[in-house]
Amino acid sequence: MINLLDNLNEKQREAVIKTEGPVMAIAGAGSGKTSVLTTRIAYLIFEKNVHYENILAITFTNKAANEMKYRVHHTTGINTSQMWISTFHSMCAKILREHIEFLGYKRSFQIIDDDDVTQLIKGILKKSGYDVKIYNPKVVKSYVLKLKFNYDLLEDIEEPFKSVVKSTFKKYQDSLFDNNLLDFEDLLVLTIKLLETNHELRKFYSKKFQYILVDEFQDTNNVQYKLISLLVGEKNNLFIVGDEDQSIYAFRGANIENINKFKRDYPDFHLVLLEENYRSTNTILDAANQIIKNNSKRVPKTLFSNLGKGSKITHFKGVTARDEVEFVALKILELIRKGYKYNDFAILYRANSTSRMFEEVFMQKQIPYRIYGNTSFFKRREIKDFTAYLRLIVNMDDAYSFMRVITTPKRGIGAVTLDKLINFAAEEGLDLMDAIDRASEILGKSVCTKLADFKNLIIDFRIKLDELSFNDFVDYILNESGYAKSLENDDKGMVRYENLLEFKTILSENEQIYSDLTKEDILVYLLEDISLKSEESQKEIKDGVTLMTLHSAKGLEFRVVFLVTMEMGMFPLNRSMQSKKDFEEERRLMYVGVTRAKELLFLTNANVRQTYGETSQNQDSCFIKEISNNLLNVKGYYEYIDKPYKEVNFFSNKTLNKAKKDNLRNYKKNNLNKGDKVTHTKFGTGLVISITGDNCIIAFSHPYGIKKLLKDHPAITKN
DNA sequence: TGAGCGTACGCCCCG
DNA sequence: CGTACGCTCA
Repeated sequence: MINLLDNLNEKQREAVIKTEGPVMAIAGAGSGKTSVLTTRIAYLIFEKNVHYENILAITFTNKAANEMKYRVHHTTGINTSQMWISTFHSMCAKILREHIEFLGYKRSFQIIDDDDVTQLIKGILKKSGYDVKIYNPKVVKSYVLKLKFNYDLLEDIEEPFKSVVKSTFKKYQDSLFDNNLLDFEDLLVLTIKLLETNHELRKFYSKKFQYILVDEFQDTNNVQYKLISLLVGEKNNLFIVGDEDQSIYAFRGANIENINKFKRDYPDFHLVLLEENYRSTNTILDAANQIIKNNSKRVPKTLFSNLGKGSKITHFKGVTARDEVEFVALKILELIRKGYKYNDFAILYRANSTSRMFEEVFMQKQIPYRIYGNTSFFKRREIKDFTAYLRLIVNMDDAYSFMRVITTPKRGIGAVTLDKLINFAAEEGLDLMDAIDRASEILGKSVCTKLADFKNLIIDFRIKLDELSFNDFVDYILNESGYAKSLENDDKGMVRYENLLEFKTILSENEQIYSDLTKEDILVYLLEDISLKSEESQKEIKDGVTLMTLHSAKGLEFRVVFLVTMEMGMFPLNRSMQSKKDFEEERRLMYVGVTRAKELLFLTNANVRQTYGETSQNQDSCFIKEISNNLLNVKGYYEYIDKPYKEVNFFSNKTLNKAKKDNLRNYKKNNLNKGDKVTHTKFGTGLVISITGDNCIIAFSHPYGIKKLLKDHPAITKN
């Protein structure tokens, strides 16, 4: 066998062979952390004769888990589908699927996503008679979810929200339990509950997982930390890898303090520092270092590599957002001619919605691409409709799916009928399906028939699940439910139907993979997969430009990276600029983005862009200014801004004229002075407190308060 | 009951 | 600019 350690440097080797006891590896960006993790797993198996079933590796994203599985398989030849290499959430799902009956749930529980949670909470609020305009379901949801991790936080909420949240929390929990549903928080919380209340089980798992590895440790939250503590056995063979500079998930509860907690809880830990970077040129690393050093409260760390200086970083500023996108597209085509592959490129943005502009232009220019994120296959309406059918078939208690399915497609059963049915079911202590049998006690004859027809339809589907092949089963549901027919009147119907056929393929694939399970179990596993991997794109493109958020780019690397929409308000986001904590997280996000690039890095933005259908003008992102000029090559807007237009050859006259008009429109002078009273289209009346450069500070009345704005912004008018 | 239309509102990142 | 929701009318 080839020596596993041959390709590692001294520090990396140390991180691999120190297999016993707690180990903390601080791994800078690009320091070969994934190699260390995979080699360590291989080393445990081959050198320490540890059985692969006794290893647990936890990653943060599905993508990272897949990558690790692939690499472990590559180095060890082991069939990694049997190994516990997974995200926290899928690990929990796996444990709960086996043992959740101990907590009173049924094994066929279904996992719901964030949108479902919002809908459920909204429904509860409405039913309780709360005005959802005042008690925004999303706000209530965020409180409710926080309470799941720590109920004491209820005391921090102020009235009248406090009582609303309190009652909604209770009702929400009950409704999840009654419907046999779990949200993402439940996956963690219930696993902890299971391990804490069932000592046999805890003993079993902590004995089973003799070696635990946790990737991206800086992004774990308190609950995940607790979960790890419960699983770690007596020998404390816990290996964690992290980098505080890449902590970008505080918004969902990640707690950097966990690093200190680890130091306290495992005082005899061994520390390894991985600082040498194997990814990027020194120009890129210098820029990254210059940016991140502006953050307070960090252990100073400087990345270096021996990959040479490399090319300068390009800052391109377009006149409009369209120009920005065109530049990226043309630059990609230019580099393709020089021998780069589409796979070498990544376009990274702060918000998923940015992808649309790129999609348009890439389609037009026939640049192959793949988008990771939001508009994922499994979040499409038709797919959610169809999975609701499947969920109801395996889990008839699921009132949530029931409500979706019974009105999709419309079958003459409306809100009034359903309200009556729900109330009746609640009064009589029945579930909805049983309530249908007694519906004649409260409802007219014709609706009762419709309800009974619906119930029979679902029961029939349940029977057909065992009788038909999955392929036929899908067709059967689509036709018999009337869903296929309802698509005929939908102008996107064709696309939706094709998406559903795609789904058919996925089902058939699973039929082969899990051939030893019952059809029902296959369906349960499949639905679980869908909930946990909702971010996965539907089809793989062999060679294509990657479009993704900065968040999902963590852990990945590309030869050429474009960081786009580099403007104040876009990145860093407006909302983050209120608090230092949030702002520094944005900076870490920038650091993550920059360090994804191996050879070439482009920072792009535009002078004007459309947001919410309005033209807005933002300054360059402050993060660009944190990079010293000698590393930057500035192109676009700044080059020609003072020159006659004919000298500019990059832009078409059309875009230029439009931009010119936009510019003129934007450049109307408000002529503000300190002490002026103004009216803002959004914030109402205010008083100008001060003026500095292009900006001014205006005090608006409650709830807007003091804002820093562009003094000539069209939204402002002098009174 | 539900199709069709007009209005309001959105503010982000993930499993 | 989009979409989601609510209101009106058939």
